[in-house]
Amino acid sequence: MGNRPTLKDVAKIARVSEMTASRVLRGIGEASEHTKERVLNAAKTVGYVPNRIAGALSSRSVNLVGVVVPSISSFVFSEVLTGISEGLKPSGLQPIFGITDYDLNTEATVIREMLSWRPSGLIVAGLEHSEAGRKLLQNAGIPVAEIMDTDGDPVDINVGISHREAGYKMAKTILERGYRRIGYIGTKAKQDFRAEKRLAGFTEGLAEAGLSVVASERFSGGSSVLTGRELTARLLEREPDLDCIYYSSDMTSAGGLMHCIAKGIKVPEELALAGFSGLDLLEGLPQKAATTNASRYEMGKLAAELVIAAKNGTLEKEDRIVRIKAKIDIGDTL
Amino acid sequence: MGNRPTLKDVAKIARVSEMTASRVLRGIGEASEHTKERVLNAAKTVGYVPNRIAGALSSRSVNLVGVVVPSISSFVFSEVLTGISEGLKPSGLQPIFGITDYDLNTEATVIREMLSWRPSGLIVAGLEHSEAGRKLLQNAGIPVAEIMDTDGDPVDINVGISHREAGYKMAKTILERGYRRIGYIGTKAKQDFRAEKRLAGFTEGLAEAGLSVVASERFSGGSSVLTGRELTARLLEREPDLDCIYYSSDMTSAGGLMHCIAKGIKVPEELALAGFSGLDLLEGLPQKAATTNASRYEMGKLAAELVIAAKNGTLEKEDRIVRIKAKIDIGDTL
DNA sequence: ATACGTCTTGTTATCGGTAACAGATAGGGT
DNA sequence: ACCCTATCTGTTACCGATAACAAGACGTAT
Repeated sequence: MGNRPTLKDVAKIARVSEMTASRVLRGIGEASEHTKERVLNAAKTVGYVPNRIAGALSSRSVNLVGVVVPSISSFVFSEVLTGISEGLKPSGLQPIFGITDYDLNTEATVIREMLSWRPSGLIVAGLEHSEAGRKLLQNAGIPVAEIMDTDGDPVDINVGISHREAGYKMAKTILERGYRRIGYIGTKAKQDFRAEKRLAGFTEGLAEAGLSVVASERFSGGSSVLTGRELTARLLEREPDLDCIYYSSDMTSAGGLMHCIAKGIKVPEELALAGFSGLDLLEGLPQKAATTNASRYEMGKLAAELVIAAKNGTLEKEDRIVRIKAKIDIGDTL
Repeated sequence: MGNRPTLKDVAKIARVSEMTASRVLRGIGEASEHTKERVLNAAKTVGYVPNRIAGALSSRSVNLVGVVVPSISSFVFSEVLTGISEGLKPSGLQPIFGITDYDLNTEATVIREMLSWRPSGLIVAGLEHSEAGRKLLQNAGIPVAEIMDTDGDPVDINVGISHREAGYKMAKTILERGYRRIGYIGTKAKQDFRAEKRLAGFTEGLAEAGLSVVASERFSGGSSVLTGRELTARLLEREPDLDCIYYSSDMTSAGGLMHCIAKGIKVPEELALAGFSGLDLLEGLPQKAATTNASRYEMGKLAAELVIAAKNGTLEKEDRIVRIKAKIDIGDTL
């Protein structure tokens, strides 16, 4: 840890007690102009950087909020994180991020890791946890918010959309517009619970009309435009007469659109496309792909605000669960 | 901070000293099977989560590495962060992220904030800092790595590419292929030093052939596909006979390509396009846009490894500066 | 029996701050 | 002159862990 100057050094130079120096540097309590100046000068000359570790231990409070998400190399989460940062700003709390790689055991480890820093709150993506993870959240003793998803049983605060409903609604929308031979492209992994829930809702929606997904392609790894493009090609090869494809993400639906453009397939006349998220990316494409907007930024911001409120004891039980409505954006591809 | 169980509680239940409990839980030193079991059981029953704050203060070591970047809602940085995470993994160090929003004063604040946690190392994007920021880095007393860019005077470790050279080389490549009426689309802000350096190198390359940028469009805010598309439209309206456009990022060059597709402009016959970064996104487009690959993942990973080596005292002075070669990828648009 | 090393466990003194309370100093009212 | 209040500053005791050193227990070589 090196041997950086401590409060003691500053106090000695300023010829005041450590307590006085501490007070001046934190700007609390009274102090004469004279001492203030001496302390600030002393701090400046030695290049004092306070030791938060000692401060936190002593005051038993840490200005951090742990944020646990499956990945950061995805637009989806980076927007949520931006929302969280924004929501925390007024409170002076700092977010610190942990990545689970979509693995529940890793998640439990990361949660433990975060809790070991005694943060003021915790924000976790998703409602599914390992048993150990859930127990940690329940006993955390701080406000815990589960975000993104509302289909399940939250530990404490919950902000998100119903992915099941999002899938269901998209199915209805697609059916309304007359499509009948419908394909699906999504992640292979069960790890992505929210994508699975959308698919379940989607399937249910189709089933009510006596239909089902005609054919599907699954991929492993992250969703990318390229993956979407390749799997669209593969799916159409197998089932050339599909009239609509539902994708688990906007990245892949964008890839589908790219495939259609490259192959001269007319969208939506020959093939309709729909994705999920409401990524900005879609705005720039030659056609705006249909999607369900998940309000990720707002979700993150709200979760942060609720955590702060809970920490201050001003959050009622009934305000702890917020189910945001997912809005379908038809775009030009349905 | 609640009143979570402490080591004392665990020790009391296990009927051993705190020291013994501490040793067992950290898995260091010897302990009889009997005590081990008792301590672990005790820890489990009370749901003990160690207090890193106290541990860090006492041992004067923290398993954190601060990472300071301008933004996370950009693919560029999320890949760097992924590389850093990967590079740190074997050492057991955890990255913690701070965002500067491309503002040098914010950067100084964030650096201070990080240092106040006494991390084992610091990784900062860019070589430009405020005076206060630079001073903090110099006196940090821990390994400091500046990444992304090598055009400047690093404080300690430096891993990156020369953006000036990247721009210069792209200019040469474009000229070689016969383009002469060249436009530029990039961020307005001087805040993005690396983009400015690329433009400077690019301009220099053109100047050597007696040419200059015919027309340019600048945008403020983040680069997005939509921005690229709109500004390409605007630029071509003003200067319809451009034969090539250089973009400050791949997101905007992708937008340019989208514009061309929408308008039926043949790429590269009627208009050539080139961007910067080497984003995966490009892979999925109908044509692969030309770019300079900045090896962001590798850069992050290497920086993390060098920080670890420096921390262990096994990094020689001459190995502290690594200039990665930026490779041009011609793609299908030049 | 004595001494010695090994294994295991305990004691003490911090780490660098902050909360809570205590004391000092100065100005104001009577 | 005296007391009181308001300002300012200092003292003490932690926060929850760990490093460093100390020491007991036990087996064994001498």
